Amino acid sequence: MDERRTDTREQIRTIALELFAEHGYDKTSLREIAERLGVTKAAVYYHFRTKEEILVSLIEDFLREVDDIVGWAASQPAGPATRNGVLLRYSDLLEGRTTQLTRFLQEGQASIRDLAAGAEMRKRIESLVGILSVADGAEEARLRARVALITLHIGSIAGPDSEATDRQRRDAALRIAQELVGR
Amino acid sequence: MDERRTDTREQIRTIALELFAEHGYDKTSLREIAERLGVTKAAVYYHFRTKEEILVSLIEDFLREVDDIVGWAASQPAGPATRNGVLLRYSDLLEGRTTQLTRFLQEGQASIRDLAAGAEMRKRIESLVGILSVADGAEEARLRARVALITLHIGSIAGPDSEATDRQRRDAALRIAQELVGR
DNA sequence: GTCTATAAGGTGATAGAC
DNA sequence: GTCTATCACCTTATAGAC
Repeated sequence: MDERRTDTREQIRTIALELFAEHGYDKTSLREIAERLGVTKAAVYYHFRTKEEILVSLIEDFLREVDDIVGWAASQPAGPATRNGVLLRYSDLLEGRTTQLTRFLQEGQASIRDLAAGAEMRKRIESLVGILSVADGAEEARLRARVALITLHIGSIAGPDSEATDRQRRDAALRIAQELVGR
Repeated sequence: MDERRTDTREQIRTIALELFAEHGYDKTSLREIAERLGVTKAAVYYHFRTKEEILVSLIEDFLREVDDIVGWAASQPAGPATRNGVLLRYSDLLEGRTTQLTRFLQEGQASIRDLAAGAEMRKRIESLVGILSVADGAEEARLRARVALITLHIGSIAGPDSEATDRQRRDAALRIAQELVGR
């Protein structure tokens, strides 16, 4: 019954994600996180042993959801319908709460590159790329798959052109991604 | 005749670019740059007043070359041929020496975002997006243009699939980009 | 479970000698 | 033109009181 340890831990995660998405991981300090939450740095260290551990806990949520998608795809016959299903599911994943994380993952790759969690992320992306590639081993097919995923990322992040709604941007990105992996 | 002030300044730029591309801007310290060059930090500060100034001088080279492309496009009639010309020129720009900068710009967006040079970069990208958009004002067209540029970036950075040559990757990226902005 | 106090070290940057 | 020495500050992280 040690469920729900207080929600301080969850609040730290929420604030950290906000700040990571806003200024990047490197430029966000523990002092900033603690201050924004109204506690001391030591309080943060009670819940997470290192700064990196906060990031890892955030990324792990994302990895689990990607694993679900990869797992689903493995249970389906390879083909256009499955590829399309993967794109749809991945697009849904990037919506809502995950959008901040998406922005952070897309813009802050340099911060994550050398971390263990970064290697794990790359593995998952490679799994998706493998599934989304029309022709196995063909270089262009893999590049297309990679670009399709990035398109969904870009589509989920608000751009400088504020005219379109989130939904319009997301749908446009999905159409482009579908086209890229060959409908 | 104060041409060629010693090439120390140029060496600092070269090493800094290497390190920025490798570890990111934030994680690269002046100490690291100075040590790699075999001089002291103070020596670096003689040539650049701040760390940011090193980065800015690197980015400015890139901006100038993008400006050339934008200028060329302005002198051409709008249409598929001009769009294709822009893609070709931009792809060439990303080749060779600029590849390190490309990687840095693509992966280290978070570091640059809040800098004045970052705002300048975004302006230039927006110019290119405007030129590459088939239909003015259409959201999907702009997204397509944006993705086309990113595709060229990705194509110029070596991926985890080492089988293909640089040229093959670059050409594949160019084909995809051309398709995205409607040939 | 959260605090104060502090450690240990790295950072960007400057002043002034050589 | 490059050095040594140093500053002021911020960082992540820990020990131990409350």
